[in-house]
Amino acid sequence: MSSAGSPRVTMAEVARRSGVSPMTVSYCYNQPDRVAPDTLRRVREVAAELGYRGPDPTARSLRRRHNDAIGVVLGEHLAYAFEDPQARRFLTGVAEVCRERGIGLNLIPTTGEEQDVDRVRSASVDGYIVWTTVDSDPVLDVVTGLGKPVAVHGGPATAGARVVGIDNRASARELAARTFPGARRPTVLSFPFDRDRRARLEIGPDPDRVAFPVTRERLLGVHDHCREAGRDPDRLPVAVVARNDRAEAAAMADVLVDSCDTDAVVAMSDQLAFAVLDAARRRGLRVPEDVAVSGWDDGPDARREGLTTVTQSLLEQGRTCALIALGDRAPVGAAAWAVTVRTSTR
Amino acid sequence: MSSAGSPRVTMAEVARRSGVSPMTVSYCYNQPDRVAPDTLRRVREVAAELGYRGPDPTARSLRRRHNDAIGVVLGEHLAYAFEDPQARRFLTGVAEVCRERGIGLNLIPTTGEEQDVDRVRSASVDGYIVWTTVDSDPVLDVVTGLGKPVAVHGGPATAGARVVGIDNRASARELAARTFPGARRPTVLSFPFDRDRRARLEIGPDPDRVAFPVTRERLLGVHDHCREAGRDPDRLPVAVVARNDRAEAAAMADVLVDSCDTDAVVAMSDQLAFAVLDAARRRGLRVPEDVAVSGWDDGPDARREGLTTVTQSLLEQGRTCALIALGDRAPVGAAAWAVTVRTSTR
DNA sequence: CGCGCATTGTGTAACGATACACAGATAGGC
DNA sequence: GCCTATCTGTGTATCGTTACACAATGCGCG
Repeated sequence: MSSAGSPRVTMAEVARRSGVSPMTVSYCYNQPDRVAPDTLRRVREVAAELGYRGPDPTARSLRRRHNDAIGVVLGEHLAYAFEDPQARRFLTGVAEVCRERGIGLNLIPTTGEEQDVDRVRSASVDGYIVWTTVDSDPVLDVVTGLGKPVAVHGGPATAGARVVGIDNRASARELAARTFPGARRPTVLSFPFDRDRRARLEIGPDPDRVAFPVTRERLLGVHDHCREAGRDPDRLPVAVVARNDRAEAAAMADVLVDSCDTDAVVAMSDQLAFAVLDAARRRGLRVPEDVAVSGWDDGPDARREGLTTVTQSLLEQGRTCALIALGDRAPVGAAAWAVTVRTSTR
Repeated sequence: MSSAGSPRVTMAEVARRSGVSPMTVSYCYNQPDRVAPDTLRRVREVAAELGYRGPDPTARSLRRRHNDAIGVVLGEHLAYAFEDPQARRFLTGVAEVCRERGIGLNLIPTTGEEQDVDRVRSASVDGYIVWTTVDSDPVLDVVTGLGKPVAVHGGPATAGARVVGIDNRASARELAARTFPGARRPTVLSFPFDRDRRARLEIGPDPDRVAFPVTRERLLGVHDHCREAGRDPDRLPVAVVARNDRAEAAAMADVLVDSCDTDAVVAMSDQLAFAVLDAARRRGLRVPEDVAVSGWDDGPDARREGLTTVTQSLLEQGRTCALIALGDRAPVGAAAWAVTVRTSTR
């Protein structure tokens, strides 16, 4: 029963009360087989009687020098991680590995504030995963400076960290090559360029001004195709959304279809592509005859909606990142991808 | 620059090399204002030179006796938390509070295995949130036995834990009262009854056999209405789904519409209700004229689809749970809810 | 000149546990 | 009966930091 508010029950206390050394109590919890059955039983009794709650995780971590947990640094409010379908797939992969290995998962949202650094540094984890962030994010230096293994998903390339992801530029080039041919007015529906997520329409924006590596590479890939096809990338309309969300993207999809009179859209995710599909349907346009649309990720909805898209496994990439954060030393090549062509007939 | 692989740089080391006591170095990191500017500068230089990475979070936690983190125990694979819309709203609320207070969020999936207990116990957190679980879940005893604040969402009532959630029974009663009147064959589309998530159809199942409190209460509420309306609850068909997922529920929705020839369905979530809507549409049935359908949660899609549903804020409930887990002592009443009536005309 | 007070630094003692090496006891083999 | 092997238990030394109380210093001021 115990009670006594203040003096927390400790292993030493249990040891004293059961007439054994602290080490023996420790063994009772960590290697019960090493302890004589009688002793084990008695220690357990005393522990129960005293209300001892088992070894303190923090003290144990200090002594053992590992935390059995990995941290996932998100460059966004945490809500984002739960809303964005890609982030969810990725985190699911991370979580799978965590379960298999019996370790914890620590979510660390960062929003560009001063205190982010402290939150990241003070997380009790053995390794970090950084989810897509901008170039030269100060948090990246903090994380890599901690001397723990770090996996960065979607770049940027960082000293002291392994980068996981597909070849975005190559996939963009190929996707554009599937989407743009024959089009009068090809356009792009893009993720935000930088932390300042403002929805807007730009004509021929310079990819070098894009702070998110994934977005930049995809834009570069589209440019690659344009040049090969004799189109001027500097006249390419690019609509930028504030968030990777089907509903949120509706306004910019409307702009592309109405103001730009587009007939071919490369969207940077399935969600954004769906927004274009929605806009097209509302206007009675046929896909792909009147408007060709394509995206990235090949999530479950992509199949249902018959969307041409870049197939990749965010789940698998999440698993890879988790392994890296756990200190796995096996080399990691670029993740697999392929353009999956479908004919939206719906 | 430093390097030296093994001997980790410690605060004491920095102290020695800069000719001050460890305490002074500690102050440099925790209360820089308390240290003379010159000293501060010099210590920082030495630290940088040695490659000292700042106070070790684990050691600090041990000494300070708090971890600046809360744990969320999920009675499911972690993937679930990212896929289930309700869980996501809830976790978003939890995450909001975490950000505001600058603390970490630890996700702890449990799947009924032996090792769950260890994972829960070994998490370095200051408090716990338990997401909807079954009655007498052993993990509940473990969590409440840790002497840290515990919030349980959706029951069951547990000694040593505060329960957060709406009055499911009352809301179910009222929702049934909106949905069933005039129906020839009212039915229920239900969450799983217990951990063994088997999709199936039952006729008049006994609510007392349902292990999940939320599900049980809702079923009881429907029974309440039936009795008041002179219907025999023991003849009420209840279709049970394996997962709270629109697509997953399709099969059971078909069963209700086809085999049961239902014309009024109370579904336990918007997702399940949508599955019924889908089934009805495919058969050309009008809603609500031919089939009345209602659900719970009032998520964004519910409005779009014109679904009658129980409005509640899982986000707000998540926030409340987080506050409790952080040791907030303010009393918590039952969460707010209301039946929102809409006319599905789509 | 002496007193009070603010500023800055230090020593000591935990926080709660475990790694490691070794000591006694018991048992078995020949 | 001796030697080795196995089983149990113990002592010591950290793991890296911070709380607390106090010491030293310097300065303003009556």
